[in-house]
Amino acid sequence: MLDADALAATVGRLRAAGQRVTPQRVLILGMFAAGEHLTAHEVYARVAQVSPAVNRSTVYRTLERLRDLGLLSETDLGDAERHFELLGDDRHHHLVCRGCGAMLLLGDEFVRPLREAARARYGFVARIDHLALFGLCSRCQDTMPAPADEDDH
Amino acid sequence: MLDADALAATVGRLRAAGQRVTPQRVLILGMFAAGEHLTAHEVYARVAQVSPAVNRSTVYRTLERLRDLGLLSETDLGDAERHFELLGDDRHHHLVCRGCGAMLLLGDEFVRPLREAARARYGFVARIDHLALFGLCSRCQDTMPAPADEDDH
DNA sequence: ATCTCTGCAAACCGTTTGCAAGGGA
DNA sequence: TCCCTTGCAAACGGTTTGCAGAGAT
Repeated sequence: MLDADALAATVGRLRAAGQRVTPQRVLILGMFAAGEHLTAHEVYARVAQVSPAVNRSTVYRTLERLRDLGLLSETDLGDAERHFELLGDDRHHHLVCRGCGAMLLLGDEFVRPLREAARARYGFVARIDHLALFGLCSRCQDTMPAPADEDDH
Repeated sequence: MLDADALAATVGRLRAAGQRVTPQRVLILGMFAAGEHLTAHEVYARVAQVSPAVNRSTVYRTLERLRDLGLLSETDLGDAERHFELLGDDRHHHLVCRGCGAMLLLGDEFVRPLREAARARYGFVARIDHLALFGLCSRCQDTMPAPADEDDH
């Protein structure tokens, strides 16, 4: 769970954006501990434990809204679900192994040039908040012959 | 449609990878014109026009297989569908505007350092074949000043 | 008082599954 | 012959929809 100070700050950002501060929204934001990814499904499940009256649609709609406002990041991790994370000042990204599912960390310093290129070239403001890049980790390159072998020839 | 030579070459890569060359697979590959994105749904629809007997599952299974073999790229373009594209030697990527849906082109030279960092740091072989980065194009930045705006959509 | 936000419940729809028959190599 | 691939058809499951009423400001 998000601690009280961090929650208050985030709620402040909500209000500052001209959004209504409803109990549902505060509850949903409160589910996020810093650095933890949650799927929409997981958020709904956790919220339901505390307050069963909160509806599924509200959770989905709120997550999307919070993402658009820049309070959450949304990431496609390769499964069919939507992953959300609290968006602080520390950006990080992931390398996702298609062989074993392992997730490795990739610092934002590698991604920053991309953001800058997009802006320089097109004036495009890229929201690269939490990138997921797919491939094969060092261990699975040996285990899974097909793709790697072809590329090496 | 893919021209005959390009199709033959791609089929050759299929065979070289030790995969069976079935009429369905050739048909599916043939649907891709160079540089064109197709969703799984679209591929199925086009295949069905030519050969209605080909099953939906076959299309989905084949696309996934071709992707794993490195013949196709798969990209999440922000809608809930899977987008595929023929994978030649020319890698390119996209900036997708969340405001108007515009897609801008981003050359692979900006992405290459990422691939190299992943390999150097973790020995991870990143398959960054066709990246989609989200954000706001120059025009939409004015139309919707992101975190301060209180509209809906 | 205004107008956003929420609850409701069914529907959506792209995708996946298990298994037996088919057919490349 | 071997066993990889396909067809079949139902089901899956995360997400979305439209609308009326509740509630934040």
